[in-house]
Amino acid sequence: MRLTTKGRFAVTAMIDLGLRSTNGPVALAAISQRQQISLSYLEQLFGKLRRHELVESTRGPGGGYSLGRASRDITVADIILAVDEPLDATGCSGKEHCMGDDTGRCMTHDLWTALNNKMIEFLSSVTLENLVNEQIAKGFSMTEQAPMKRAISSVPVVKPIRVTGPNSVFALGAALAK
Amino acid sequence: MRLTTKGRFAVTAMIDLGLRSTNGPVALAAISQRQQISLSYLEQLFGKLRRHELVESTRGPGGGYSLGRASRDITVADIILAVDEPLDATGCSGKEHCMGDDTGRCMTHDLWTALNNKMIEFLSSVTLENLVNEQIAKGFSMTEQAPMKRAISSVPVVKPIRVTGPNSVFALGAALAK
DNA sequence: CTGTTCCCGACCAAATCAGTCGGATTCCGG
DNA sequence: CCGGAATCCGACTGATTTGGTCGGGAACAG
Repeated sequence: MRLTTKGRFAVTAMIDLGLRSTNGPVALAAISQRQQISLSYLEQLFGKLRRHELVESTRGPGGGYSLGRASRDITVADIILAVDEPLDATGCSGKEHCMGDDTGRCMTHDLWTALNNKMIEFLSSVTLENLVNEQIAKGFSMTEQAPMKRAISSVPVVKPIRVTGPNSVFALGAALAK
Repeated sequence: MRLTTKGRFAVTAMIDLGLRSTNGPVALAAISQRQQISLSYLEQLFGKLRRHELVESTRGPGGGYSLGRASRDITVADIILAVDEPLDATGCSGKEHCMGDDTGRCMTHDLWTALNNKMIEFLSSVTLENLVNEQIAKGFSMTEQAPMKRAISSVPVVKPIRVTGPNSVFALGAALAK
């Protein structure tokens, strides 16, 4: 589990997508402009996101990316793991060679995997839906939602974002503190 | 907030230190051997840890490092932030230039800082004491605690590790899942 | 056919990671 | 007071990752 700006970019882009994919696919060029991320870099990231089935692509004019499944079923952990790839997590890759000989036990191994699991557990508890709602609550307006150049062919329109509970996760997070 | 192997090394080393610093300072050479981390690299890491007052150093023979304060008052976040340094966190460094012009709002900024805070909040909820106890519970034996070459001068002995509650944090973590 | 958009691989500069090296400084034991 | 044990410190290095460019595809709407 790594946590770098790369994952940030991916999460940010996914939120942008989540906010706008209610009416057809969103072009990377648009995301690039709005979020100030280079187009080619976005292409790399979305290549990975697509291979992990977090997004779907539509080619040709009027095309772009849409969410691969409901935003409620996409977690931050999904996104970060998709773009940051494996990293074998433990540091001492499965082998037992990680410890020298004298103390005889590999402390690093199970210790870090434990902490690592907690991290993933936490990031898995935050869904894209949470973040999108959070953003809407913070006064996101979808200002002039890009005159909708072309109404897209037959895409049966995505079900509207269910603004389910109160911004749940973050309340939970507070309970964890201290 | 970054999360790399660098932070892992630091956390691992700190646990090793926490497990053994009950009787005088611990030499980096010893940690290096036990945890299979290069001595010189440890020196760099502990240089930062010392500057952040997470550890104290004792020079000369019989010297080494000891914890800068009670293990219960050192969190994983402290350690990682100490070795990984600033990183300005937001990506769009404080300025409001981060958003182009049309949508007018900087989504990346407050969005990511929010998530980032949750991460830190979480990592701050795990103390070194937790991890050390966890390690003791997992059958750590302090096998042949290095014949104690020299009883160190006047160090009035550290208070024994209080094995307070049941491995608290990780139980809490489970409550958070899903 | 033409332009829009995704797709893909190669390539690149800069930063970071993980580690080495050489030397200083401090201080204990003899 | 001398030798060695230990921390300190800066400089250097090779490998990898980051963040990004470039160029050429392939799919597809009009």
